[in-house]
Amino acid sequence: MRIGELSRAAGVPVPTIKYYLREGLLPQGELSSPNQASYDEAHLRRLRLIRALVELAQVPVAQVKEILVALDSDAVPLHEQIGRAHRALTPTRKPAATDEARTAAAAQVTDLIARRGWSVESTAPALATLIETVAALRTLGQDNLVSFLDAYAEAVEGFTELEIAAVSTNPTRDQLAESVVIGTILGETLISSLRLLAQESISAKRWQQP
Amino acid sequence: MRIGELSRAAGVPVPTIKYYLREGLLPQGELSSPNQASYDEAHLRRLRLIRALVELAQVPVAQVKEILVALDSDAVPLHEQIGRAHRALTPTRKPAATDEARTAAAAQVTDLIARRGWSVESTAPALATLIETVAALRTLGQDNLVSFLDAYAEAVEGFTELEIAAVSTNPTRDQLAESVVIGTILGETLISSLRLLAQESISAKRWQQP
DNA sequence: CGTTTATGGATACTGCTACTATCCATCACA
DNA sequence: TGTGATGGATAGTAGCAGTATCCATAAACG
Repeated sequence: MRIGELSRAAGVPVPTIKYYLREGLLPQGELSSPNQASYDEAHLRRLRLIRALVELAQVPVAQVKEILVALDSDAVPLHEQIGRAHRALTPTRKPAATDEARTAAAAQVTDLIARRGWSVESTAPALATLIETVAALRTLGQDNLVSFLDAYAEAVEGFTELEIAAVSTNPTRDQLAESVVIGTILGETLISSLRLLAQESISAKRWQQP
Repeated sequence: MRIGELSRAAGVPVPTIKYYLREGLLPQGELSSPNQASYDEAHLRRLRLIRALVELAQVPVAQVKEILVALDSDAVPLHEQIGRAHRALTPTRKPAATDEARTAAAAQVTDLIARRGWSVESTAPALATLIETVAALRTLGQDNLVSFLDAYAEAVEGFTELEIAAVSTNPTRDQLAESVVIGTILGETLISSLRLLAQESISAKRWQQP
């Protein structure tokens, strides 16, 4: 497959493919001569994955690269691979909440995690985000939403177990890791769209004059 | 309150506040003289909301503006306000999937919505995103994830009902609308962090050698 | 009362991101 | 043999989210 065919197959302009090659998102094609390379199905798959992450899930290109690097490093254990992808996904954010708000939120979140029996490293980047978000919600006077943390956690745990169980049927380790990552990222897009639709529907029933 | 105090109270640099004023995210302060304005609690609240949306939920400034405009237009019915905020939140995306993939995905999504008895306008932007995402998942060979659509929808419907019920206790219409919007957007950040943590925990239990 | 500091408003500039555009020396195919 | 595509390099672009600078005025302080 030459670059033009790859472009047509994936619906991505040639210059963009070249850009991804430059940035190392897409592995180089096999050179048959100094200016002739051929690409295969793996490239096409990879390119589609990149587009889904960039366009649908709005993941920045630099982060997509980190995620792909994590996916390709099959020397490290699966759990560590997932951890790396998670880290690529969660920007380290500078704390915005006040100290008191954050301390209170941290305590609440720690409680929640203990109640659910989750084992979470205290350095997990998602933990910081969660704490900041809870603090922000309180500061914005939305304590009633915070009171749903347990309900959210329960629901989320439920379908995460499902997902992981389903994904575990993948034959190879590579495919498994890829499925986990795709599931994490596109799953979020899925959930967020569903949430919007559910809201739309419920809000229509409740507040729309007939 | 002068701009410097506002800046200190919210932890946002003065030039940034000026930028938000310019962009119309933050209403002008009350001018007591040509170069002296005073800001009140409402400005502080608004500023905190902006920061939470921009920093925590990563919503682009232009979209935050649309959302705030929707919030402030209390002449329109609540359901319509929510619809506008939703529209501001979901970028109209150009279709990326192939036609067949999208048609199949659309059918599946339509079925799902019918099964759940949701009333969703066919122009809802989240609908397009959902369809594109399902199509992308199939194209990426992740059909097993798509099979959880119903489970996701059920869970999501569950806590959306909870949220709306809780939020309905807000005394005024303005506060109600604001709560819905904050709940929609920061709730997503919340769910996404929880999801990451749940994954981390489950993946540790399942794949980490002891 | 004079001086330092802060303010409102306007304009310009910056750094970053995700591409696009252009060029050129091959190379493949008709 | 010539027409179009390709690989590789370099440069350019549009949009975003602020920053920086300037100025005339106002407030606060000693």
